[in-house]
Amino acid sequence: MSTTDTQPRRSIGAARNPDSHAAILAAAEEIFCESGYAGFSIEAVARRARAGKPTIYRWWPSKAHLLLDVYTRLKSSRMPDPDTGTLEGDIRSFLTELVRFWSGNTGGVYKSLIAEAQADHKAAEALQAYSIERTQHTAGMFERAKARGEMRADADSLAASDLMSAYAWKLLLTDRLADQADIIDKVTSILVRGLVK
Amino acid sequence: MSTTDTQPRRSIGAARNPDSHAAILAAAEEIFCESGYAGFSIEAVARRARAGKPTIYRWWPSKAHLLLDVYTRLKSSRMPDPDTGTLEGDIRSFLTELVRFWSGNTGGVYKSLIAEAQADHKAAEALQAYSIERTQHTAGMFERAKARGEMRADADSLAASDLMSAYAWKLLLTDRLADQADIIDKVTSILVRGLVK
Amino acid sequence: MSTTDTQPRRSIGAARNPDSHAAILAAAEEIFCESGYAGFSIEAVARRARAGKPTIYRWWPSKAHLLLDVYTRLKSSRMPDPDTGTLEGDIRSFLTELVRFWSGNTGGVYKSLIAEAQADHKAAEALQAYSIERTQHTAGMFERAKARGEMRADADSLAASDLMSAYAWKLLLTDRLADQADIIDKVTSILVRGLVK
Amino acid sequence: MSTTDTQPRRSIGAARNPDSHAAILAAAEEIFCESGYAGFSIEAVARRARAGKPTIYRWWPSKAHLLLDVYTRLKSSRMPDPDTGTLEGDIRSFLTELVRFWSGNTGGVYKSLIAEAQADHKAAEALQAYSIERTQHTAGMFERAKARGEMRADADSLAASDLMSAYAWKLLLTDRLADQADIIDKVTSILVRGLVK
DNA sequence: CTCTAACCGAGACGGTACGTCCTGTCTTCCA
DNA sequence: TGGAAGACAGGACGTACCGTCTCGGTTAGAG
Repeated sequence: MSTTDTQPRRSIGAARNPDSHAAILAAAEEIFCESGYAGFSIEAVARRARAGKPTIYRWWPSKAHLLLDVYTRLKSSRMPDPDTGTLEGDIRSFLTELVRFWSGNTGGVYKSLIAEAQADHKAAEALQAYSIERTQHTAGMFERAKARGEMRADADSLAASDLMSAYAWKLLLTDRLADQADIIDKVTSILVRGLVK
Repeated sequence: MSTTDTQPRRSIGAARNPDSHAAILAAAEEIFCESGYAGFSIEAVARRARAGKPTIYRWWPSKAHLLLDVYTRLKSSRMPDPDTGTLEGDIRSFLTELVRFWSGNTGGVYKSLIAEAQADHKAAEALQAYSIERTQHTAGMFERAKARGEMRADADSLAASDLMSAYAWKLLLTDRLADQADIIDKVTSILVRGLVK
Repeated sequence: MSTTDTQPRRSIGAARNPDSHAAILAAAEEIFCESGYAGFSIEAVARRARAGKPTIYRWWPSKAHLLLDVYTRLKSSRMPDPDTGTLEGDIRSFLTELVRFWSGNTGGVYKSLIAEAQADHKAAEALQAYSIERTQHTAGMFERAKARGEMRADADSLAASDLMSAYAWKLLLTDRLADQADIIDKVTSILVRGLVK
Repeated sequence: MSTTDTQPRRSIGAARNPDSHAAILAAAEEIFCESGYAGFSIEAVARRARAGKPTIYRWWPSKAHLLLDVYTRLKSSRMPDPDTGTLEGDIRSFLTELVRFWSGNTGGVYKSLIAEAQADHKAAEALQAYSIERTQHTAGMFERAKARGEMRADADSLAASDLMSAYAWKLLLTDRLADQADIIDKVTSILVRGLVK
């Protein structure tokens, strides 16, 4: 469903209309890319998507849920999950790719999600659940390093994953995603030395 | 100036009224403690402080600036700046104290500041300036370790400071400030090993 | 069909389901008695009657038609049509009984019908048709008085009927149905003197 | 302040802006004349008047109050208050003039007011107060007839005024304002005979 | 005895309007 | 001139209904 379509969609009956669902997500993404978080309102999304506000509220209980959906939709270009064979390569690759991944609109959406979570309790829960899932997944990178015998067995993979992503968060939240090759190197160096045998 | 005062303050003439300034900050802090970021609006602060909205806008160009003022005001209980004599002690102490420092309302204010910065460009600048200043200050902790010969000379103090505080930010932003002694230990361990000779 | 029934009614095939019809009218009446015109919506009636909205729209093209049905249903306790033998007795009896008849929920329904007719053209037609029929019927009261030789032959029965019921309408629409015995006497007196030989 | 002005009005400070007040009333009247009660929403008035909704709600607590203001504003062409020297002339003139007065948009506004009063309690109070005041004022017409010795002393002036205006209400509410000269004559005749000595 | 047409409940849909809250600007009046 | 006060245009919020539509299922009656 193109958002440039000026003909209103009709209901398809008592079942959820996938066209509406798609149009709303597309409109949300477009508005975000054009106007950022400041211009991102349910009202504006509804207008752009030619959808009724209640239709949005029916399926996304809060702005944060809609943002989260937009974010996961943007992840079609996959999240970094490197496996270079060395811990140092994995960490550097993870940070570099995540920074690149966030450098487009994706980062803005994620930032807004974090911001939204500070005001809205529901958003906080959704973000926390997502964040935990990601941290656990990324911990696999460190588990592989342990299996290779490269990483200390007594170093906590979850803590390492958490720490590494924390640094990415801070770069994102303080608008320092651009030109960070050198500082990523330095942080990678600290992390690697902190984790290897 | 008590906020329970029912007599309106009058202008004291062609000079800034320090009573108004204090009343506004006090009201802002109170509202934040009672209702959090969600209830924190210029309107509400003005109402509580018995001040006119233009008076607030005159002295604080944005909500973020007011938040920042509230935050620095809360820092009368000083920020952590440990000097235990060992790198491990310093790092553990820094994280522990920062977590404790943020556990009250202070953390909420700082979170909101970070959130606000994602939507408001002015807030972003203010936060970034503050954050850089803090990171540089905390880097001194690592410089002392280098001076003691405990830390590698080729490890970047700013990067270390940035990484450490990034972890604290993430704990704050994902509501995990409570009961983090064990995970702080694990992260401290990684950092220390990553930095020592 | 009780509205407390928790089992949904199914279609009975290619014919109108009288159970649904009855349930909708019952629900409409209940809602009106409980919440008045303000709470009276097609949505609410459908919910209460466990009916689909299209079922209601199929049989009652507008809210006014439903209201009119509810009203005529409430008229099982018959409308006043006195025949006391004297014009004065008839008029006083008509007004008194109509006021009493309207004093329950019936009056509220009729008021709402009049109100609805001001916004909705279809409602206006339905009300006008009903009103004309009633006025003509009541005119019979005056025709009987003429036949008795009590009323002037040149006084218009329809006009008299219209004027008398107009007064009842105004009492209804200005919430003055209660305790109107004295003012009804005064009006009756004017009307009688205006009509007798 | 012309409503065709496309430049937004600015606030004139801490005092009520008479331009806004006038623009809102003008817009309300225009919308009513164009679209009738059905299209008359606070939203539409605000849009047309280039006013914020809160500005309207600040000064008119309900739609009915706004309607009442529009109505009284339309009364610049004065309400009928005949003094022809005879009771019959006064009554006929009152009804005829009121019907003519209501034949434009004014009648529509008053109808809507009556309708609104059936749903909204506040509207009901406002209408009742207005209606009582009008009835009392019109009763003066009958008092003059009594003073002339034309009308029975024991006929109640208020009841007469109430009855007469009730008939006008019914004509209004049943859309029978046009071409009512003959029926007005008949009703006038009944009323006159009912009131004279 | 099958097929079809109309009915039923349910509920999603695009919309409109509601009444409230807040934003940032502006003006008036007081000290 | 600074400050309290508060009106202003504007816009987003989340909710309630509107009237329309489709769905899946049911049954009566037409062929």
